[in-house]
Amino acid sequence: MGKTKPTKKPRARATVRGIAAAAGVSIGAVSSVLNNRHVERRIAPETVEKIRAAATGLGYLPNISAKRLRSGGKNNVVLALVTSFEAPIPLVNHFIIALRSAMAAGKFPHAEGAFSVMIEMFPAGRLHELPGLLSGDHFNAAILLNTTAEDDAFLNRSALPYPVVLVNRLIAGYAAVVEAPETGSRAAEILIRAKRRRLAVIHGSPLTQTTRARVNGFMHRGAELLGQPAHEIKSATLSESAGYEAMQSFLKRGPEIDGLYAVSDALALGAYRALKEHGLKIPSDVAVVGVGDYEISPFFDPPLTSVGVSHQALAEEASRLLLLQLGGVGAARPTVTVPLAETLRASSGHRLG
Amino acid sequence: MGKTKPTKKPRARATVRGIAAAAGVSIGAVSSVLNNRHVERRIAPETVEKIRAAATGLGYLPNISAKRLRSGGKNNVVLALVTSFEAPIPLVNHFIIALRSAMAAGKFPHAEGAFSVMIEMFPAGRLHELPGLLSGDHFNAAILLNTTAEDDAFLNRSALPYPVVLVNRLIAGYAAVVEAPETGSRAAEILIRAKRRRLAVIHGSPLTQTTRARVNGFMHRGAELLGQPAHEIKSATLSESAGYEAMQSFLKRGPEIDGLYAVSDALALGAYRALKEHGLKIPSDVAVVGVGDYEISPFFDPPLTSVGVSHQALAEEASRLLLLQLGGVGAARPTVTVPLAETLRASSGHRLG
DNA sequence: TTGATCTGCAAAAACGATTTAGCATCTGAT
DNA sequence: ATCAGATGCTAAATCGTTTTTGCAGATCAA
Repeated sequence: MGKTKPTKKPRARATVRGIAAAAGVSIGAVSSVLNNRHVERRIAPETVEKIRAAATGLGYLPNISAKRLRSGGKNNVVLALVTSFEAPIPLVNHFIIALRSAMAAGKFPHAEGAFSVMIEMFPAGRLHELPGLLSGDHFNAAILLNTTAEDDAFLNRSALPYPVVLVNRLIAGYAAVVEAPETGSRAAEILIRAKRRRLAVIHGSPLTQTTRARVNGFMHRGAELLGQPAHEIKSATLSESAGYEAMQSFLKRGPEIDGLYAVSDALALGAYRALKEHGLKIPSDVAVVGVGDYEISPFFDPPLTSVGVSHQALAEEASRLLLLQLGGVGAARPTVTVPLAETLRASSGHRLG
Repeated sequence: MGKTKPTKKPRARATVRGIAAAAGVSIGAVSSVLNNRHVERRIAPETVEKIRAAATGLGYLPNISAKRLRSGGKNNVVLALVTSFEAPIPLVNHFIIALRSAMAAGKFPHAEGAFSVMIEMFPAGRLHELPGLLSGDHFNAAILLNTTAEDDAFLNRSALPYPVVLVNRLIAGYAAVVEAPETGSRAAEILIRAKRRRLAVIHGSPLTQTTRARVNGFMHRGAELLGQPAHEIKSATLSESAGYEAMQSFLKRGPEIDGLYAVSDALALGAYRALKEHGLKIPSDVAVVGVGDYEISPFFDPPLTSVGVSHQALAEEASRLLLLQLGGVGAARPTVTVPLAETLRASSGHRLG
């Protein structure tokens, strides 16, 4: 009291200027002390103490933007991975690695291999509230994952002022990486080649663009080849336990099936458990096909056959597209379809190894 | 040619200034156009075109630090998750979520809920080369994961100029979150309570601080209670397939065991497969205990018993410590031990559900 | 012809930090 | 008493942006 102005904002963030005022020194002296340069800069020990006391007293946190701006040079390209909180996150890792690898491999000349990756998360449906998204002052480019229908609608009516790549969503005006559309139909074909006739598909709700396409493709192709519709098993969420419960209650209701398509490996894992508990053998009683979105699906018991795109391929392609746009081919907003990988394992009766 | 100076640096990054020079206008005009404010700012259409052409021609990328600095205000607290490339990454997700949740929950008053999370990755053993690590101009605080012994040595002799929390490493001068030390001994006890007498432990190499503690604890307690040493099965890496191969070659060598401790769930999954292929039933022939570091261990076949700390608890505690230090309790560098959670499932013969 | 209004842009201030150059004052040697 | 060097700090420049203010010249009305 006394020196401090009475009408100060309640909690303005402390800056070097504030510390300088509090300690009665210049901001240059403050900076020298806070960066431990006080020896070379010949700041007196008592002054050092005064400044340190003021800094901790004010709860000083340096402004990183200012530091980076001033210390100039490199590493100022900022890439963001934007995903919803509720999303199945494992995918995110692949993108981090892919981005880092792509940059490390020198695929983007501008940054000289130096850049940062940020993770931004938003509550599903509230992408539009993400700070920096519209102003473009948080990152130079972004990969968008796991958006909901509302988010997609928002994107559709906004133009983001930096390069963006969408994953598994198609929205006019944006570059995108999507899985091949025939995922579902191929799953049906695999089961039918394995002589299965009474098919079912298990999926979460609500259906995203991608999972809807999988389900539709499967139903269509199944009906086409078999002349009868497949069962549809709706799981409350995409978790293993929800898959387990959905499968269990389906089996209790009685319909007999001999082929199952799970639109995610989590659901497949839950279904495995329900099937086994019902005394059904995989694949002899029921063959199962998943999508390969778990790394460990080869270690399922039995190992899971899958048809889908690898997360790694998806991530690498997205990174490539992002850097391509960053690199200046400004107008190009390509849509890349990642080809399917079909991995036949024991769960569909194809290999016993 | 003609206007451009001949002795320009090969590839200085384009700035608004450069664009302004190239287009023959002021930097204010450039900024207005690049931010699509040219209508309100009354920039002539031809000028707009000139500026846009210059910008794309020079491959302009805005400097995010400068933008954020200027647009001032909030969201300038930057938190980093620093991990090695080679690490088992799934852990990282928990930290992202935990950090975001802790901040969202208002546990850190300084940032008013606004902040960024960056992911920094380094090649194992080369933490010291990470840009911004020593200068402190990339983030305000960091959580360090998956460091190697060399990295730890580096940390030991350096003082980082911002709050840091180490995960599962103890280094003087740093706050840390570690798992309870009795992880390994508890695993031994569980197996012995299940009447197992011929124990083995499977682990990767090289051993980290944490896994070494697990192995040692297991060996000690096992020898103590049984009067005979447990077998040690060394896997080349921490992957499922490495675990599978290590287990397989162990079983081929002939030693019979009835209890197995896997220091990671990935190894447990690989071991499951090898055991089953050898016709050994889990748990009747061999009981297995893991550590619960896979979300899906309840869906192993049979569900995996585990004793360890949850990633979520680890991540939440680390976030808490980080924000605590950020909040100003400057000198405190606490070490927090996260208590064990013991989950008994069928793999140790405890529950059949 | 003369203000008044509009157009189109330039100049300068500001964001928060670091570093360089330089200015006093003090100390010690001659 | 004087000068050289050390000591301890301040002032100013700078990083790359955005926004505000203002100034010329053109257009229009009277």
